[in-house]
Amino acid sequence: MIMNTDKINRREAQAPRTPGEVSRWCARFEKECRRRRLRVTVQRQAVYRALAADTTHPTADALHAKLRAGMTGLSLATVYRILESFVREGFVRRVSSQDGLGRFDANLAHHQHLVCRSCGCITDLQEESLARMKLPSRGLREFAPEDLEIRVIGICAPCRRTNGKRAKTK
Amino acid sequence: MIMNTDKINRREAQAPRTPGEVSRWCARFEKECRRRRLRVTVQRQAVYRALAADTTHPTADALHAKLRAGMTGLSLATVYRILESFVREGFVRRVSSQDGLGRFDANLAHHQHLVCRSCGCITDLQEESLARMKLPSRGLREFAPEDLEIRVIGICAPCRRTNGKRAKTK
DNA sequence: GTCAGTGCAAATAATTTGCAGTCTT
DNA sequence: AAGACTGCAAATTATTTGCACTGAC
Repeated sequence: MIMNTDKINRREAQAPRTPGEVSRWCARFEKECRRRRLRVTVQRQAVYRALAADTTHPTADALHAKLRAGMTGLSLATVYRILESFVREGFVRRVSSQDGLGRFDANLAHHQHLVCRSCGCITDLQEESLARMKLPSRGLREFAPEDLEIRVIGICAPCRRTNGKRAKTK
Repeated sequence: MIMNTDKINRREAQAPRTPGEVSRWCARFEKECRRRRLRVTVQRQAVYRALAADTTHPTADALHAKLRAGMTGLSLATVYRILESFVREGFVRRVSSQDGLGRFDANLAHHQHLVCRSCGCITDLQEESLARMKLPSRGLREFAPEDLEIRVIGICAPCRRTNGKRAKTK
């Protein structure tokens, strides 16, 4: 049996969230929706679960592609609308990207990112030394600081293997 | 005489590069182009100078709008092409943004950014305590780290004044 | 039943590309 | 003169919106 080793490599490079953790997050999401009188629709649940299970910080399009297989006629416009409302409601975070694509993250815990400058993929990093860093208080010129975003730029494992030929991750 | 105070505030919030510094950068840019046999066209020079003089990390569109006034028929497509080549040639850096727009920076010195989560504007920050931070060596999972990008997320002065009504800076 | 949420298609917005003509080297 | 660079218009790609309809509460 022939398999796409490239895909395998890419999957291995990113530790997936455990099923148990995903379920817990989904339960918390649903409970919080109910508490706040936000509608719990199959689409919203599906998008949240897909994003919670995905540690690659996918684009709206990538989520849509993955979900479309399982449910009939989920539209891309809806995925965009849902993601936007999730950000507004504080369930997920929009992460900034070099490649100009909107990428999302259901992991609200404080963490850092590894950003590949070749393919644009973003993976999580949990580093105490970086997490300890404090907000600056000088040179802010009336800017009100709220959060520190730390990103390590470099080359991801798949891209290193394909030697810069960018293993595309959307 | 009535003036747009909003615009003034925005300009004040960002210390501009000094004319002398801009000229020096432009000279260095041109010299390096010649050395590397890269074409020195009026368009490339104009785009580089505009970006060097601009500390707001403008989008291709913003640069085009600013330049179009001074020269006849500079096309937006050319601005995009030039910016892309500058990034490739290492003259400017593409900075990541939350708003999904391509933004550029001619300042190659190591520095941090203040990113407004309301309007998306990006301004420079020079903070020793942040600059001292070292690349992590743990938890990288075969990722080859090259650089650390530190961004302070918050609300910029103009947006604070307009109280979240987002003082749009393109 | 009410109204927010959704699908579909059409509209925008951002960026890229093909091609013929122009300018740098 | 050769070939890279540019302008313009058309093509793509990403995201948003209008509207009629459906489903959660």
